[in-house]
Amino acid sequence: MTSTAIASLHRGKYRIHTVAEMTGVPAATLRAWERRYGVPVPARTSSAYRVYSDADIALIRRVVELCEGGLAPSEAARVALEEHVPQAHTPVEPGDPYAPLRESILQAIEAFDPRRLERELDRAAASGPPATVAEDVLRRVLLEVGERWHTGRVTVAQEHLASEAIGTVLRRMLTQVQPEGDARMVLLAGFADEEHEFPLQVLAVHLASWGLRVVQLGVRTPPAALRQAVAELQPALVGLSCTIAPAAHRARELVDAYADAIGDVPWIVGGAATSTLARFVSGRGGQIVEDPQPRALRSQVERMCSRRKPRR
Amino acid sequence: MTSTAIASLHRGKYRIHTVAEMTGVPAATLRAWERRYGVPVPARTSSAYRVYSDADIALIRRVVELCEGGLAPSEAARVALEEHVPQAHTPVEPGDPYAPLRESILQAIEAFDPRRLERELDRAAASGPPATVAEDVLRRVLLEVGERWHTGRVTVAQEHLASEAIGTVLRRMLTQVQPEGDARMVLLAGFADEEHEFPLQVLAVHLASWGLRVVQLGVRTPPAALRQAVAELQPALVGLSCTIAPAAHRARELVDAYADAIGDVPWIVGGAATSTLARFVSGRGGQIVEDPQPRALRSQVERMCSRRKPRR
DNA sequence: TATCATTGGACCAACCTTTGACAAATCGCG
DNA sequence: CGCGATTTGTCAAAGGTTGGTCCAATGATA
Repeated sequence: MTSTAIASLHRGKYRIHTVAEMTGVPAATLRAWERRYGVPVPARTSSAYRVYSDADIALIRRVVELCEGGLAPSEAARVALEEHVPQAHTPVEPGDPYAPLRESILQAIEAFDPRRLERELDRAAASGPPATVAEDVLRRVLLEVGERWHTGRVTVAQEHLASEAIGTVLRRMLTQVQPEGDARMVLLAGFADEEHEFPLQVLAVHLASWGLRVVQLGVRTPPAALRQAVAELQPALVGLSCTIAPAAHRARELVDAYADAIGDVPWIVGGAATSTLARFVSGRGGQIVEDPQPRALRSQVERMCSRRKPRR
Repeated sequence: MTSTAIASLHRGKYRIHTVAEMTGVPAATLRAWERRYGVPVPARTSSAYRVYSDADIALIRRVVELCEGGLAPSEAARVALEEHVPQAHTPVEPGDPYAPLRESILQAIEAFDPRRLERELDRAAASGPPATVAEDVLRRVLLEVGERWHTGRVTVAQEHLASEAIGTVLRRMLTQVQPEGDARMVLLAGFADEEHEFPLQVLAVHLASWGLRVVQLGVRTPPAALRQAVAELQPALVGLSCTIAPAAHRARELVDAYADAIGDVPWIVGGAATSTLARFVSGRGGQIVEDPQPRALRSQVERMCSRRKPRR
């Protein structure tokens, strides 16, 4: 009657028996739905009484409707949740807006919950500019996973799971920011002994978001392969990544080989092992990228790219 | 009136009894049709309940219609399948509709043209059902690239380029076909020494397109990690891939370790090295998947998934 | 005090699963 | 026409899953 219409105008606060009456769903069933499917999860008073809002009631009504449409209660709950939840979430305080996002991703990893992990990663990917997300969320999550792995808090299985999921998201993000048309091209490759693909992928997202067309050769690219790629593609820049430092003599050898392969295209080297390589790299005209600050890196890259024109 | 509007809003997820009511076909008959003609093959929940989609129901209705038109059920099923499946049907010859697609991808690789390669791969990804594309285009392109690499016709650089691009497309396709809801789960992992990720990815697309939720642990998953993952996730099936055959004693060791890790969950092993492993695998209750015919594989997988309860 | 809430577990009917079987209907063919 | 062979709808048994409901002990509200 009219009382319900009026009640729906203000923010409703109904107790369970009232809700049962309004929706036709017995109170015991409401509790069971909450326990089993989380639909809905009403607020509580200080003494733990349930307090249903109008949104909660709408959700219940939707579930009832779906059930009448032939869905099993569990499915109906899932569908109704999916319909109602995707309301925009609030971006938070200025300090570190991505901290909660990282935290929930890490929680999903520790809980070994692939479904939740993918959901959180999707949420993260849509939560800001791809380069920022790659840098401030994914990269830092990966660092944290690495640390926790060292201390035994994260297992090999969890690390594999996280790697697969984050690798997929990173690749998707790269294709999303990859510029159209004939942008300047940057060629990315991992050192010959390199196993870690993530530094390369994160770098790729940055470069692409700065308007460079990224061509990935991936990890373990030998110098000869890089030489051919440089010759064929005439990139404006070459990016190398080296995470595990080779022994000194091998390092010099490798850097020389890569420098020869690259010729006179500007090149940068990043990754954890750069300090070992620094001398050799700058000796051959390469630039070390140690600063993980994207801003500094960007101007550096801009300068380098415009220094030379790809001929032909 | 609202009920039809609702039904068209969500993608239907009906249990068998509801479907029987909606179509007038008894549940037992629906199961028989599925068993005998594969029409339809609904998705499954993690507890192996059938979950029919609206498309499934349309298929059933079509079969009923044809039966009423005088066709024998087996014939009706065949016709209805043919009508429904190849929706974006290419009017091409029976031979190999994907040959030109493969050819243009291979040309892009040989021309070392990343842009064109990505364009061709996008075109391929949209040219048919993901599982078919993964199988008949991407897998075969990768095989061909491997062969051409052996004969020197494709260089390491080209191979790297192709791997990166195809890997990205495969991952994207997987996320596109990954089922929602609580489907039965399959855990995929590469052998400890495994380097090749593509067999796993192609298998993943197949399994996902059959309604299984794929969780990728990726290549080089050690037995201990797999053990933890199995314990945590309780998958309905575990898939392993081994492309490079280890030495016999190591092979036996490895297979034993994996079998122990998997426990009593059904498991399959695929990849080029299966012949070496076959004895050990079947000795430990695993199944070898040698036949790259997805049809045979599918029924095999279906049987294995439902053979044992996913409990504890 | 009488009424309503809370939790967690437990119950049980209804539903689902597979396997195997079986009889009626239909078909091919001598 | 009649006789095997195949097709096809239906069912039963044995066992797992789902989901509405109830209970007991306890606390809050009026």
